[in-house]
Amino acid sequence: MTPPRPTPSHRRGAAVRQAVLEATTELLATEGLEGTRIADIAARAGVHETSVYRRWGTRSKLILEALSHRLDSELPRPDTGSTHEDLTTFFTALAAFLATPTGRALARIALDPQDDDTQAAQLRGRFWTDRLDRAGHLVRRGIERGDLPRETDPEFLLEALAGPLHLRVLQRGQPTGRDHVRRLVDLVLAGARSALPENHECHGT
Amino acid sequence: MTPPRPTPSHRRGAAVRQAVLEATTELLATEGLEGTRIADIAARAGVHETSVYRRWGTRSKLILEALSHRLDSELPRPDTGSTHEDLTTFFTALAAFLATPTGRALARIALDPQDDDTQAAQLRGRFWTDRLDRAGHLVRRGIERGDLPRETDPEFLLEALAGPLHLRVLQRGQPTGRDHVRRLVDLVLAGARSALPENHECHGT
DNA sequence: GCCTTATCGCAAGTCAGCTTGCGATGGAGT
DNA sequence: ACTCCATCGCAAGCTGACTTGCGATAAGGC
Repeated sequence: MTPPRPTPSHRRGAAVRQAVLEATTELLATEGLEGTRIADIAARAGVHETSVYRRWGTRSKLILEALSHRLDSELPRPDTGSTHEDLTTFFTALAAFLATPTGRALARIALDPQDDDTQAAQLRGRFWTDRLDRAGHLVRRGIERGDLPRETDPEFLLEALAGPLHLRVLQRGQPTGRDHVRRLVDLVLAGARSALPENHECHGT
Repeated sequence: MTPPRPTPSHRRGAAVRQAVLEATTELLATEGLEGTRIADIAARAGVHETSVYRRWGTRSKLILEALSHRLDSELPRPDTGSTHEDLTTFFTALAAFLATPTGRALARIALDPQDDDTQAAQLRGRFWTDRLDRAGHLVRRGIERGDLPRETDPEFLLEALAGPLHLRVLQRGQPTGRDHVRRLVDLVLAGARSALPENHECHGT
């Protein structure tokens, strides 16, 4: 199981990659986002600083890659039969994860456009698309089930749910509990349902 | 018009403050957020770098102060008689401003928790509170007018509106047009209205 | 008009992210 | 077993944010 070559004087390729990634997630959890210096990461991984920069380019990209897959394992795939309940569970878990040091680091790195270069932007874009897409399954199932109108735009609806959550976390830095998430899901789902053409008569002007 | 003392060898107090603030907003508009170095700001303001740091402490705080009042002048105070229309107008203007280099810089700086110290956090908190409070007037008027239920939580409703907008801007960096804002307002207001006790029967489980 | 003091200019320096050139080495292919 | 090349370690350096001690000066009080 463990590779036959335990620790050659100089590790190579995938070995370096994994060591750095692990060191990054560990430091992120213990030291927080600003406490995690790449010099420390390199030292803990038993790798030279230069190797880190050559492979990932910037601190943001490294942290984003180190943490992005972690979100997936942290989020549930609820299937309670109720779209409302599924979404509440999913986004409550998201909010809870966002309240952890690791989660906060992820959210901040993923939102922070500190580097404007195209690659980083694509990384962030793909990241959010992937996450939203995962929750998108819940919404699409809700549509098929008849809980939501056929015209419902999953992406739009998910933005309406994820946006306020992130704004809250980034703004106040406080965990957002299940009750709050439930209120949000209440609001958004009720809004999506009444967006049906038939009830479309209440807007002024 | 121009102050009686054109340019003493060393400007002091308010004069320095204003010069730096102006230089900051100008550079922000032309050079963008990352292109705006405090060394350049100081040079353009005809002031020494040290003075900037002594007065504002960090780059973030300076930029936040330089731009925050600008948002106020950029945002309308609509009063069309329709709460829906008022909110659409207000948040469309917000989205439009967020699409400008200056607006993007503001949003990023205000959201970016790159410095965790208490003062900066309070600055950001107060900033968002002030902005939301301004829109809060529209919501409260809507409640008094009977457009919205009495139980409506203005802050919660505004987060539901502002959150998705910010997520979109920060995520894709694309302007969010009036049509999109209108959809959002549709969704959120419809949700807020149907949150009335009387129609409270549609959630699964 | 003088004197005090907060404010400013200036120089020197720290720190962390990031870059570059070069020499060494390990892994893959023959 | 040998060669080749991508990858790594290392040293040196750059940049920009941020700090500090000291001397100079403008602005307000007497």
